[in-house]
Amino acid sequence: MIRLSKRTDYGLMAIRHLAGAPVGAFLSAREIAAEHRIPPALMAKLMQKLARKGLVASQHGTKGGYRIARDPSEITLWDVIEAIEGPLCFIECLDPIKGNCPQYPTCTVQKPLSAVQRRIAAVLEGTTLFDL
Amino acid sequence: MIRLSKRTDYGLMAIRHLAGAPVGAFLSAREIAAEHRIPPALMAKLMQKLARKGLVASQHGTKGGYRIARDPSEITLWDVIEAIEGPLCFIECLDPIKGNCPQYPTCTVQKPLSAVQRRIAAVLEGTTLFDL
DNA sequence: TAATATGGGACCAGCAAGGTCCTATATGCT
DNA sequence: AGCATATAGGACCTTGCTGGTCCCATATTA
Repeated sequence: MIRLSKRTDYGLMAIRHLAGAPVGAFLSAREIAAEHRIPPALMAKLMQKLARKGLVASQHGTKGGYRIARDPSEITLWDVIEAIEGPLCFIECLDPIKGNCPQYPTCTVQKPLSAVQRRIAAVLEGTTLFDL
Repeated sequence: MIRLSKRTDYGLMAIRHLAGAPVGAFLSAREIAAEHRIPPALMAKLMQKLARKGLVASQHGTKGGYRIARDPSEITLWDVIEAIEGPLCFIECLDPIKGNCPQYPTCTVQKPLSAVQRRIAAVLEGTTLFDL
């Protein structure tokens, strides 16, 4: 299925929320979750993923939370997807992790589909948080 | 996850195989499956879906099977995906079947993402079997 | 030192994807 | 007529991922 996971959807809402917050201010995962009716525990997990990829900066302790780490025009849709869902592989053949697909010797669609994948990736990389 | 299902992948191999077969000839699902090392029972199911959408024509009985129903340049990647996976919805919000998402009132990403969906759909509709 | 924040692992239920099996029906061949 | 072989289609099973929760460690502030 070609669909963004709910996790990614939530992540986009959150990071977009941070993009609209006062500069420098930290917002807690709980606050963001409440604002968008997202399960708080899940939101916390997603923020961690975004933080690990350097899309948002985090701060421990009371008054802590998250704030955006780059300019919204420097964060692409692709960045968020990759941070939450991992690298995109349009077909399993192109997945470097799980290799050896049984159809490989006679696979006639692999190469053209990888071209399609590049075109879709270009769309996602061309869409920044600013565009939302 | 943004990935074509294996079913769709198989379907593409099959219909591309039919596109290269002698005009008018029927190939059985079992033949196609053997050629590409695809489970025969599964291949049969996928061919049924392609047939129901009118992408391939079917013939019962001995010497029966499937053949392509249109010119390869008239069959898009999108056609095959839709035939096998059903209509594409980039995010759940845009799915007409399962409506009422709890984030709806405060959802800030729905509209821009539907634009992204359109752009991706355009890529898939712009890629025909001929291009493979 | 209590309260509150993130970091991160373990865990769970539900569902869809991948795949099999069985039966009914249509067609060609002997 | 009757058998072999093809599609049509429903029921079913298993496995892995998705969405989501819980718990504990660590960091920071009041």
